[in-house]
Parts: sequence; C-alpha cells; structure tokens
Amino acid sequence: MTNNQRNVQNIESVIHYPFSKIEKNWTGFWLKKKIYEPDFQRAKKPFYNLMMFPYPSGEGLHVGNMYAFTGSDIFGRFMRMKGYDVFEPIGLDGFGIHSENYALKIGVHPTKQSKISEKRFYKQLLTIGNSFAWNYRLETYDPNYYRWTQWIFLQLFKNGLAYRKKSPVNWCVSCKTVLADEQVIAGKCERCGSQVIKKELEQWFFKITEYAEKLLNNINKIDWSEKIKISQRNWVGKSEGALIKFKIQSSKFKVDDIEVFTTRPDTIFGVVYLVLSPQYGLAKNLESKIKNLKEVKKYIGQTKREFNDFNNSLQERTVENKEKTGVELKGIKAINPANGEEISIWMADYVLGNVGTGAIMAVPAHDQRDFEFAKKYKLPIKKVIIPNLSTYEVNRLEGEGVYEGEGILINSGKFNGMPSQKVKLQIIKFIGAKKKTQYRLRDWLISRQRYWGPPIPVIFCENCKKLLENSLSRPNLDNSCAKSFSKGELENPGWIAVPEKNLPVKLPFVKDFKPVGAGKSPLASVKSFYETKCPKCGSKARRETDVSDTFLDSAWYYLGYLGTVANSKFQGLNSKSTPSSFQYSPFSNPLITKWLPVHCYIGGAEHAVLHLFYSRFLAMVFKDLKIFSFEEPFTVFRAHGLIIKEGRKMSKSKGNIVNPDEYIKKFGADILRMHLMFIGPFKEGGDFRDSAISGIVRFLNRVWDLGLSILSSNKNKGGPKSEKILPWLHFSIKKITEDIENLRYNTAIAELMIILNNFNEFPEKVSSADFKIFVKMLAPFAPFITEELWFIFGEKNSVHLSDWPKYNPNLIRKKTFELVVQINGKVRDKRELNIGIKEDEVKKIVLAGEKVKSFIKEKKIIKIIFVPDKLINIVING
RNA sequence: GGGCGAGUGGCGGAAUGGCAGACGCGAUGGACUCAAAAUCCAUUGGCCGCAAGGUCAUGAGAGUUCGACUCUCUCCUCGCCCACCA
Repeated sequence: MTNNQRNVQNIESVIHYPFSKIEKNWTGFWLKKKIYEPDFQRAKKPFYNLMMFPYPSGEGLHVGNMYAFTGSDIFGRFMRMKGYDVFEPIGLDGFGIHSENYALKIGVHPTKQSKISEKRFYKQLLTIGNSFAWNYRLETYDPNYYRWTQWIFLQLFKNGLAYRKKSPVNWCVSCKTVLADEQVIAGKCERCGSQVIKKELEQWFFKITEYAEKLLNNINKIDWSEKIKISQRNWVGKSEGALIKFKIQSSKFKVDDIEVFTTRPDTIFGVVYLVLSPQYGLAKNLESKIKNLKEVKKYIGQTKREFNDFNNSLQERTVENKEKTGVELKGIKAINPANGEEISIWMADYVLGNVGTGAIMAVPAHDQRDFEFAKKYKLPIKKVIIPNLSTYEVNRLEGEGVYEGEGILINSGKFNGMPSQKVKLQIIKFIGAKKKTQYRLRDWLISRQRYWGPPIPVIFCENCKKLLENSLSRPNLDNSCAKSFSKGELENPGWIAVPEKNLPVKLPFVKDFKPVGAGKSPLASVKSFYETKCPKCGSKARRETDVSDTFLDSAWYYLGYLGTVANSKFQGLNSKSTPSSFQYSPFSNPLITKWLPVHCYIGGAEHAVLHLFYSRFLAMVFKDLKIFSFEEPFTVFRAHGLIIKEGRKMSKSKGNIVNPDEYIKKFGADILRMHLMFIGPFKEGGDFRDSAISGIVRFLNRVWDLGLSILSSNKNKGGPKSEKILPWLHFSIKKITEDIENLRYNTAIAELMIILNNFNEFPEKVSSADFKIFVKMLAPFAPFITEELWFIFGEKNSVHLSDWPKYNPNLIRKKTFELVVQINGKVRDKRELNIGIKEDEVKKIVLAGEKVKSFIKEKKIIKIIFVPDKLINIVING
C-alpha cells in the first residue's frame, strides 16, 4: 500500500471540524430562514441564476451534476454578496426516454420510479451546499407542468407552426422500438447494439426552419461561449448558392430538365456530368428514353436494399468511406448551360435524395467526391479554377489533386482570369439560374412513439376532415365551416386542437408501458384514452397517442420556475406550489418583465444544439405571440467542462461513475465542492481523482484552526487592531473577484490558499477583521464551514448575505518594483527601484551594475528597450 | 472529410507578448513519536558545477519581435462535435 492510498483511506478521520454536524445544521437553518429566496416583487437588482436541471436517473445525482451545480452556485453566491437579488431554482427533467428506459430496465413503472428518484435527487441536492430557492422547484412530469407543455403545442398548432408529415424514425429491429437520434450510435442501437433502420411514420413537426435566419442572426447579439455559438451556426448551416437547370436531350429531342443546387456556380464550366440520387423521381418521358433502363432499375433496387429503403441514417451510408457506385443513364445527355457541351448523366449512391434537389452537377476537378467517382468510371476531369498565382499552391496545379478552394477562373470562356468569389453572381445571371439560400436545419420532429411524455393534445376527427375538405373544394360556397378552424386545423385536415380549458391531457396509467412496436405509442392500445369525442363537432374521434419530445419539456422550464413563484403566494409557503394551479399562467406572469431574460445560464456543452437551440426558437415564437418582449431567453450562457475519470467519460457501462454521496459522507460537501473546483478550469473540466483531495482537507483544517486560534487570542489579549489591513490582502481581493467573474475558480482557490499561507506566517498579527474578509471570500466555495466560523466570530446574519469585500486600489499600489534586467532577451539581473522612475535614470543605474558590465564588456550596445516599472532589455551585438 | 479545442515537471495545473512551472498532489530529507499516522520545516524540471553560477527546456519545425508557452504558418498527436449538405 502506498502512502497515497493510506492518506485517502485515513484522511476523513483527520478533518478538524465536525463537518457533518455543521453541514446538517446550516442546511436546516438556511431553509428555515429562507435566506436564498429573494423578494420577487421588491427585488431591486434581480439576478436569475439558472443551471441546467438534471434528468433524474435512478442511479442518483452524478458527480458531473454536482460539478456543474457547484460552479453555477459559486457564481450565484458571489452575485448575492455583490448585492444582487439572486434567484437560483432547481427542478427535475424527469419526463422522457432516459427515465423511461431506466424504469424498463429495473421493471418499475415510471410513475412510481419517478417518485422514488425525485425523493432521492432532492435529498441529494439538499446536501451539496447550493443556494437553491427550494420552494420553487418543478418536475416536468407533473401534470401541472406538462399542462403548459401541451399548451405550447397548441399555440404553435393554432398559429400554423406545427404540422404533420410522413417522416422516417429510427427503429431498432431487435428492441422493436423507436429510438431518439441520440440513441443511435453509428447506425446501431445504443442498448442492444443491433441494426437500426428507419421507418416511415406520420409525425408532428415544428416549423423551426421558419426562424432559421433569426436564429442565425441573433447569435451575434448574445453573450455565449464562443464554441456554442459556432455549433449553432453550423447547425443552421446556411449555404448560399444557385439552382441551375440542365436541359436534357435524347437524339435531338428535348426531354425534360434536371435541376441541381450548388454553392459553386463559379465552377459551371468544369461540370462534366450530372449525378442523380437513386431516390430521384425520374419523369416518365425521361425514363422512356433511357436505353439501359433495366440496368438502372436494377441499380435502384440494389441501393434500395443496401440502404433499407433509403431510410438509413446518413451516418450509416457514409460509414468507412464506402466506395461510390453508380450507373450511367445511357441514351440521354444533359447540356451544360455555360458552354453548350453535351455531358453524361449518372445515377450514384453518393448523392442523397433528401439534400438539395436530389441531383448534383459534378465538377471532379474541384470536388473530392466527384473526383473519386470520375476516377473510378474514367470520366473527364476539367480544371476551371487555379489558386491565386501568388501562392505556393501553384505546384499543386501539376498534380492530379482536387482543388476545392477559391481562386482564378480558367477554361471558363469570358470569365477567364476573374476571381471565383466575385464571379458567382455574374455566372448565375449568365446561365439564367436562380440564386438560392439553403439551410441544413430541418424542422423539429416532436412526436415520440413512447409512453413517458406529455400526450400531444390533438384529436383526429374523420367527420371534421370531410366537412373541411368539402368546404375547401367548393370555395365559392358558404365557407363558414372552414372559418371556424384554426390555421393548424386547416393545414392538417381532421386534426382538432384539444380546447385549452381541457388541459392537461393526462397521461393515463398504463401497466405495460413497454414500446409496443409497429410504430405506435403504448397509448395506442389504451381504448379509454384514445376513444373520445371531437371537441368541434361532437362525433366519435380518436386522440393522438404519441407523446412529445423531452426537449419540448425543457425548452421552457425557466418560465416554469417563475410560474411557481407567481403562484406561490396563493398557497401556503410550506406546501409546494406549481406553475399552473392558481392565478397566473407561466406565460402571463407579472414577474416575467422583471426577472427575464435569464441573466446567467451555466450548463454542459453537449446541449449546444438541442436544448439551447430549441429554447431560443420557442422564445422567438413567444415573442411573436406577444407573450413577452425579448427574443433571446438567456442573456449569458457559459459552458462548463466535463468531469471524466481516468481519461474517459464516466458511464454506467464502464463502471467508473463517482457518486458524490460517498464523498460528502466522508469529507463533507465543502471539501468535495472545493476539490471539484480545484481540479482545473471550470470551463474545461478535468479528471476526477482522489489523490489531490487531501490538499483541500489540509486547507480547510488550517482555516478552521486559524479561525479558532485568532478567536482565542482576541479574547485573551484583544488581538490586533482591525484597521491594520494588509496591502497584499487587497491584491488578493482583486484577484479573487476577477477570477470568480471569469469562472476561473481553480485560480481563485489558489489565491485563497496564498492568503491562508500568508496569515499563517504570523498568525498572531491577523486581526479578526482581516480573517473575516478571508471567510467572506471563501464563502461561495465552502458555504458551510464559513457560515460556522462567521457565527463563531459573533456575527448574527448569514455570511452569505454579507457584502463582498472591496479592495482599495491605493493599498495595492506599491512604492517600489522589481526591475527585470535582460541582455539580449535573457534575464541577467534584477533591481528594486521606485515606481515611476524615468528611463534615463534606470539606464544609468543598470549600466553601472557590475553584472551588466561583465556581460557587455567591449560589446556594442545596439539599442535599449525600456518598459516602465517592469523591464529593461539591453541589446548588444555578438 | 469538416469545425472547434488542447498538447507545459512524476501528476492536476499557473503564466495569453516581458522572471516558465503560481497553487496543489506526489516524492525525498529532517523535526516530533517507542513506532506509525497527522502536523511542522526544508528540497523537488533536466544537464554541468564544490559553489557562485551557467545551460537546455512549454508536441515538432519555421516565421514575426529587442523579447514568444503566448502571435503567424506548416506538420504530428489527442479530445469533443458534425459529417458524401453539392
């Protein structure tokens, strides 16, 4: 056994302060005194400090959750001490596939399991030392919450932003269930590893693409971690290009056009063939001219089988750089609109049916994929762009390689010699093409054929469908029928909104909640649920049995918390309020204007494009529906890093999950909090290891011991006077303040350690006032021990409500500084000099120094660089 | 294939144009102890040197600069995200 192992085993027995008693006491005290609950009406400086609420897995709170929450809480506590009215809520994202899968695994019904997990999570969350506003929690599976999730669906539906369309879903062959995209890992099922295929199902979508431009443009206006902004930009995936029509000819007869989308119209002269996706719908008159139609059909069938009716995920199709295959459509040719050349037409599997128009123009000289294909089938390769001649890229011209960059046009008729970037629009005009902006972003598919989610609140009525279709087919007749339908109902004939007063559509208890397969939710086998009457015409109708995506639950929870606040005053404060029950809807809440948008949001980067993107989309919709006046829900967002273990992500399957409970039991929350924050920069995460925890134990032991000794010496001798505050302490205040503002908690803790080391040099000289400044700065990191010391020192109000120490710039300013003397950039000497000393004077002093003289000797001084109050560099020859 | 990030002692990391390695872990030596743990003190990047000191060193190579861990370019390695998006 190494010393290290021994240390870790025994260390908890050497903690000097009774942490478990202290932490229990103060938790109770804070709750009782409600010190973390702002006065929402009267608050002068509201600060909404949001952290991503966890989904309550059965395993309990993960150390990764605690890492994120501690980091967010430190900032919240800091802001509270800076005088802000901080609202720091917590809740559970308990609806959805994660929780359902866990329930399936252990064989406990999710309604029951959610209550068990809820209890466990809240119990754990109470121990981690966060300053949660405990009275305003929420759970997404609470009918009072999902009533409003359903309400949101209805608003989008009524306003034409929700529609129904056939779309493929991920389907695990062996589990017979629908999977979410994130459960499909490289085309395989996350749980059983078997093949995932796609099935066509009718699904509900939100028209997020209508907001693509705004979602993109607003990114420039928000203060978010840069990498999240970049991910979101890529997710929108705006590309500007052109739609180009190619005329098709078959032995002098014009047949039909094929339209392609390209971002590189400038390479039009390099187009030497066209490629259609195997999914491309060939027009009949085109088909009839193809001489090898049999072969083509065979190829279509072959790729169809290979790609599971074309429905495999794109990922599956692109796996391992699969060799491209294809077949020429013989007997027909396309005309390059730029130069009138006849070019061949191919069908190949590297062109996707669902991207662009399902057809491309191939420029093998300037596109890697086209190049590979052209090589294989011995097609011509025509260079039309060369890199700017001034660059060294010229050499590459001679080679066979593909040049995908911008450059100067060649072989391009009258455009020769022009720069490719500038020529795009001219070429579009020249060939009579259309400018087109395309987005990668797809509409948000919100249907889930699962159990554990909010039922989508719509009803299908055959009668209304007929009525509507009749009325629409005879527009000249009386249209009063159609007028009574909302936009969503008109656009999705037969689908009728559940009236808002009938919300929530409660999720019924279904004993066998396992996904049934056949692309249906388990609710589809619950007659009492789906059998209903049409709210419009009263005839027999069928309820939608799909539930909505978990991300819809979490896309508005920041409003949900405020909803619970607004309603809490109509309820005894001791009983839990909900977002819905009383006076205010979370969407017509007088607190919205005062408390939103969220001031600081901290969470994981893994939500860069899902949760954060959907939340932004819905906020924009809410703004357009005049629910509130802002369009970005989170003013500031910071992504924290990931805590890993032994270099790998923590996961159940690897068995390397760290449970915070054990550590809290052994060391207390203060020590675990500080240990987590000291691992590395909060924004970067780090490797969780036991070895360094003893450093934090020693640190807090010394804090405790020093506190007690200052107290006893003060009692005995009166102690040092408080006005003698040390200048270096003010430097530390500045440093710690700035570090916390930038979430650099690791260096803030290092500075706290320096203060303590300095105190311990001459403990008898430390006044209790100085010590209390230190306690305050330690408080956000270690809320319990600091509160205990604070009260031991005779304070009557919580340290967490005290004011953050201010530093005095005059005290930090020193009289002298250490001048670094360099010769040719190397440090050769140091001098203690007065601040503000003039260059001439410094030169005189430095050049007179024996050391410097010995270096210079006969050599010539070429020049001298002087940086005031910092450095002098003497440049000599040789 | 694309995007983003990272690469610094035995380890986690600090320094973002001006003294590389703050702070912490670990290790070594010492004090205390019957002994251990804890605690305290000292040392702790490599090489040369008795020492003073010198010298090399921030993934590799170039460049800019009086001066580069820091800025620029090329390459290598690792991580994350996206991925035949035309």
